[in-house]
Amino acid sequence: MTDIDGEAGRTARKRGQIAEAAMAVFLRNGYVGASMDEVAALAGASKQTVYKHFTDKKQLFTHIVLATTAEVDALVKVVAATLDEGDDPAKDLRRLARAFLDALLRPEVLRLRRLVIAEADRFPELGRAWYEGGFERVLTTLTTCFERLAARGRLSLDDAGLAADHLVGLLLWIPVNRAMFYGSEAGDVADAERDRLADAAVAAFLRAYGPADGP
Amino acid sequence: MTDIDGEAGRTARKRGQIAEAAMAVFLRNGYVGASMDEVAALAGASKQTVYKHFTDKKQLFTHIVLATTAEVDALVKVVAATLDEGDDPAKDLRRLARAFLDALLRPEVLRLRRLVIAEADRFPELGRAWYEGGFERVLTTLTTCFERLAARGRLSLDDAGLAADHLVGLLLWIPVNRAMFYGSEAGDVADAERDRLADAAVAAFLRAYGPADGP
DNA sequence: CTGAGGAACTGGACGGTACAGTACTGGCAT
DNA sequence: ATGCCAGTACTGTACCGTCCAGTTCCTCAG
Repeated sequence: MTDIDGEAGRTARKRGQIAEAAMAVFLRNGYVGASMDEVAALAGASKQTVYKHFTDKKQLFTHIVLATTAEVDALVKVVAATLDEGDDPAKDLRRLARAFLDALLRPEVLRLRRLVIAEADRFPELGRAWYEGGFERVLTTLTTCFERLAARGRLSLDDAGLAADHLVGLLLWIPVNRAMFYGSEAGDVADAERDRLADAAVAAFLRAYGPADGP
Repeated sequence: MTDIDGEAGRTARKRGQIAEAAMAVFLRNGYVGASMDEVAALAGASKQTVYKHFTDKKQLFTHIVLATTAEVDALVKVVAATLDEGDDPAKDLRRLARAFLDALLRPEVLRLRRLVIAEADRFPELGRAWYEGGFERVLTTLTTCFERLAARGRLSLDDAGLAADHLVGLLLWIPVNRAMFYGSEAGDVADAERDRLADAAVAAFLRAYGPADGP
């Protein structure tokens, strides 16, 4: 999961090591199952230092999770770049769908997702922040892209937001749910299977929202 | 929810009380957060009796969860009854979609779902069993119904299983995810909103898989 | 370049709490 | 009397958060 904070002086480096270790421990054991001793040990730090940087176990946890929402920016950019440039919506959508699948089925993303869902009652504001900072951000980007495509006559729709919801629903419901309920290793869907899922979802989407061939 | 085991003699009744109490406690606090003392207290039983009926905390948990898969039979029957009788697929599908939403957005179903997802790493076989005993059972029923509808010319599709996946994806991805990430009270979607979601999903589905108006 | 001053860090121990699972005692019904 | 069960005390373990004594690393004047 790369480094969570930037590179800097000693204290910032330690802080980053602690955050990285905490991410690993939380992902592996869940919030309650994670022990601060283990975090400290994995970070190569002492508990004193851990508690100097993060006041609480709760505060450490929320910091870890919220830091990851920055990563969705990459996905947002992929969406915009893929759909605004190309001239063949079917092909572009297939590429986009494949990118979505690859992004969401990464094992650490799945584990993080499971973690946030599991603690949605203990940390309600955290679940909300993750949903809005990740999920909805991608959806609104997709929505504005669809509006532009509709204006160019490449799609026929009244409600671009609804169409965006439907595309991701067609694409992700099955594989993401399988991955949620099966163990964390269930994300390793074969490459060909991902292509099949992406193509099928886009085909159905285009039948529902493709350009009107009119009467 | 209701009672988890059948009615029977005193020992079986106690067993049922313990199971019911355990369900409540696990749903409220999660697996690790649930304490056997609390289960015993809520069941009006002593820990001795609890451990007489269920060897372990783990064993109690898996028993609780697996007992709920029986409930999906009701939903399966609704699917078959709704789709096989009616003569107006659009109307039937809307009713079916609405029934799906109502079933899956019940707060206790959402909590159970969150619980199983959270513990999918600790209890891999449990997640698999729940997915196959609930999720896939409904999907296969829907698939055979779609095959019959296609044979009668009411739908046009090559792959009924794919169409079933797509219908539930269109319908459930957004509301279920919202409910997963927001607190447990997020299931209370307004009635009108549920109708809107159901109608929109069915409309899109029928554009993708409706009877061919063909040449 | 050098070396002192000070901030940050380590390692381990500790109090307090919570909980799984066991054992024991007394009561209630048959 | 006999068998089942409530109530409760107990054991052993795990862990959060704090504290202290000693060490390492960075900084900056000389």
